[in-house]
Amino acid sequence: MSPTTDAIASHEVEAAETEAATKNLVFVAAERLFALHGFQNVSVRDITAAAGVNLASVNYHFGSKDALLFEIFRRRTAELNRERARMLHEANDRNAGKPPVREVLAALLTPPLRWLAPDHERRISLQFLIRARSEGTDEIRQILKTDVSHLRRFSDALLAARPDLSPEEVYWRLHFTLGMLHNNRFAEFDRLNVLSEGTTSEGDVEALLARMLAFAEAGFAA
Amino acid sequence: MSPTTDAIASHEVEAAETEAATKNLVFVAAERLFALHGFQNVSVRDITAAAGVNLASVNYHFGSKDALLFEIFRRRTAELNRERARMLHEANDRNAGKPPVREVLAALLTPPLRWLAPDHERRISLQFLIRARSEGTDEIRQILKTDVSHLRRFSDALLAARPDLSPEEVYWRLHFTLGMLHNNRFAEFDRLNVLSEGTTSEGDVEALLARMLAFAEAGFAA
DNA sequence: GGGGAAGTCTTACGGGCGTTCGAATTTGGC
DNA sequence: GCCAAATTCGAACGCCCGTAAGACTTCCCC
Repeated sequence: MSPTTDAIASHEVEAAETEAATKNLVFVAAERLFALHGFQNVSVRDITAAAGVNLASVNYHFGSKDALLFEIFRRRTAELNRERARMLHEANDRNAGKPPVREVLAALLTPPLRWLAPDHERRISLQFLIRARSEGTDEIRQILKTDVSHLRRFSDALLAARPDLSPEEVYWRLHFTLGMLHNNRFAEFDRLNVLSEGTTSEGDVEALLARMLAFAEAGFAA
Repeated sequence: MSPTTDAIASHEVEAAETEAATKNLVFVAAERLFALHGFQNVSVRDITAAAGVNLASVNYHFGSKDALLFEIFRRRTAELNRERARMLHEANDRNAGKPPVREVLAALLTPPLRWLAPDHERRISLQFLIRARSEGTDEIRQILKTDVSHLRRFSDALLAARPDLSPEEVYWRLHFTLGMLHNNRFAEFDRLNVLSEGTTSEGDVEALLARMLAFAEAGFAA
């Protein structure tokens, strides 16, 4: 709230992110807690305590706990989809509008996997999004189910790249690929680390991305 | 409880499943509701109402709501793992103890995918198990994380089938395959149906199994 | 520097939750 | 047919939750 009066640090008045400080504290704390423990297991009191703000803040700034969850979901989904769309667009430019399977898959998988990096600013956001997919409110689930416009850009690109396959087959293979992606929860990494006795390290996301792309591309080439 | 006094229908005294009738009603109703709506979204009152029994039944027969969830999880996991272990055993017998990748993956994926069939008795159980993996209690999550003995039989078989690959690579590919499997929730099918405008039908589980096996095998062959 | 808006704080309400208790009922062995 | 154990039942307890109300404080513009 003060930056507008602070002439020196005027560059801080960037984005629309710089809203009421309290609102942002709530947003960040809630995203983190939801991502780590799940929506239902985190109370409004947990959030406001972690954010160091008053209990009433959630309802004042967001309207309700559900609306808070939805706003986090909306903002992060838009961010992620923007990055993906940009990569797909670049792939189109590089390939005269007909990118090969590998480049389409790269546009789909690279942004979320980059978010997974240990020092990435959006590391926790990706966990949030993966969780919201299965544990979100009815509203979120409805949107995931019906709003497929973003995903359609990728399925169309894949259909164009593999006109020899039946559309049904392409859709299933995309489904499989998304399954691989959505399996990247912390808990699953823990399990994998136990199974492999520590030989797998999810910290190297570039290597993970390469592995996953190779696996998915081979699946599509089958 | 009557079957023991009912001489004629003595064949009904099979398994240990035939416990107190009320206990079974609760078990079945809870499994269904948990699978459809999630653990946190289903109250003890919902369960007992659906089962047509008294509210106190859950605590009387199972101790607590958490313990009920755990018992369902334990029983269904054991069932599924038994079927998988049997198939892996058969694959070992057919191949002198060194089954190829495809047969190992088939042993891993076939039982759960068979459960997915629209008329299969365990259709709802699989949805329950997939959900419990991410929405379960701390106890369940702890077991999933630390008890990898069952899964190790499969990773060992895969390591033996592909000694040319680094173990790390094999573990990751198994992780990807499991991701594909765990993505088979009703909600994801719905989404896929919308995206493909109805051309995909998850009702034909044999076709789905074939597709998934082909995809995963190709991923392993990469 | 005054006034209206925006934000923050304390407090509490109403409700749903898992669980428990004691009484009532049913069951099974003799 | 009786008695003790097992089960079912209705009712309530205590807790935590999301949300709202109202007083108070801070901010911003004129």
